Amino acid sequence: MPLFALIDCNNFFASCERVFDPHLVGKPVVVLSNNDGCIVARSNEAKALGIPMAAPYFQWRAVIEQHNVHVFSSNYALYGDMSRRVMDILAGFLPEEYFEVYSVDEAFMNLDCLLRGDDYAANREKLLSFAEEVRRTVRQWTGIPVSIGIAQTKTLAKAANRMAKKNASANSIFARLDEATADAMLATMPVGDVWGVGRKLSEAYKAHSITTALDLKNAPEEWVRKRATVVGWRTQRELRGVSCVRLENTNEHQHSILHSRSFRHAVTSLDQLHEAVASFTGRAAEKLRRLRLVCGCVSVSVRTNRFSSHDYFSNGGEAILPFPTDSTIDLVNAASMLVEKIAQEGHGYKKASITFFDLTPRNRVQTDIFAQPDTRHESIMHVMDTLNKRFGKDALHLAASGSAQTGSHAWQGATDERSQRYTTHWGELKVVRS
DNA sequence: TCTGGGGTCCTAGGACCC
DNA sequence: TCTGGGGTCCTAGGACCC
Repeated sequence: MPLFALIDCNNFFASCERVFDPHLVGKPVVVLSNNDGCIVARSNEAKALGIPMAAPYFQWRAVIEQHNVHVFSSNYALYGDMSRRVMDILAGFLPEEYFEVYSVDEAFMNLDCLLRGDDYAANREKLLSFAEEVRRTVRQWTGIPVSIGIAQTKTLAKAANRMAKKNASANSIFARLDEATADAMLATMPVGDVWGVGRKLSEAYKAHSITTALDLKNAPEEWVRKRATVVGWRTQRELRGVSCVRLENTNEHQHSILHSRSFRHAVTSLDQLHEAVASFTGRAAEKLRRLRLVCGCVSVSVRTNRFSSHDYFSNGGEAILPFPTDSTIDLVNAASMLVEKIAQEGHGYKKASITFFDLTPRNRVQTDIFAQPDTRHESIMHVMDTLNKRFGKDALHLAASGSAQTGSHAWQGATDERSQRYTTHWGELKVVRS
């Protein structure tokens, strides 16, 4: 019998902020997205105030001020580093092939190896003590609280994790091995909270009186398969304890790299739009090189404000490169030609994005005798990456991205409430006593 | 005034082949 | 009058995840 654990950091971004400012413990905390646009993380106290996930910040500002909620702009340097620390600790508990980093704040474990024989009580005891050790270690070494759900499938482990969070007496760990406990849990779970059931499916299910996870588990299989395709069917089978989603093979490289940003103010000048896209391309290219990949296809899209009803404009295009590359110079050239093609004068642009597709490991590139990359780029990129690592982001960049130092870019965001990058910048270390 | 960003997977439908 | 059947591959777009 397969057995999965889902380890999930509680209110991750908010918890990261608390690690470095213990005064925030017990107080409501929210963390905002880029440009301070949306609320993307909430402490339990903030959740209790009714502040929903992904709500626009400006709509909740009054509530936030009234209740003295502590507000932070997103600090991805900090969260990324804390995530790496947590994952390193988790990875230490099991051989590599039993562990999967699922997202910045979640990981799956395959716990088959912990089970011995059919002694239900003994197995349960063993799982609970293992989970408790994991939880305690992560907490002690990083300050981040985690919850753990254990069950026969990934979908049920997700549900168990949710239970662990909701049920204070569960001590943040919920393990289940028998069907009766599982059904009791699923009966209390809205169908929309099931992993893999989003807004659309949830609506469709409710229209057929399927309102809880248990309803979905017991719904006619053929109907689910027809209405929700194999994806929904798989979810249903997982709820029934049949494991359909394996632990992911982490050796696979990712298939796309995307960088997109909303602009603080609408951009009306095409020159500025070009600069923004060139700058985003530079960011994405850095990531490409970090992952030791090259890209064969570039796609750019731009759009105006999607919330204003009149004159909405969006456009996109893609280009296949003559040879796979990781050179910012080649990629910015391709991106600029696309912007030329898709952008029109006379709009106030609010967002641009660049995506790299057709990614292959750099050391596995097919060479083409008719189209050869400029070999000088490799050393230029190496110099760029080295200098930027040493002297900071954008110390060296292409002229096409404009000069951030002028500070006049309408497309650059503001992050007014960002905390210090305590763990990744020498200049921003936490001061214990001065 | 102000509404995030980075991914994956699946399907439907068209083009094309024999 | 009547116009097959089986297969592959590709792409755009939707739905979902955190």
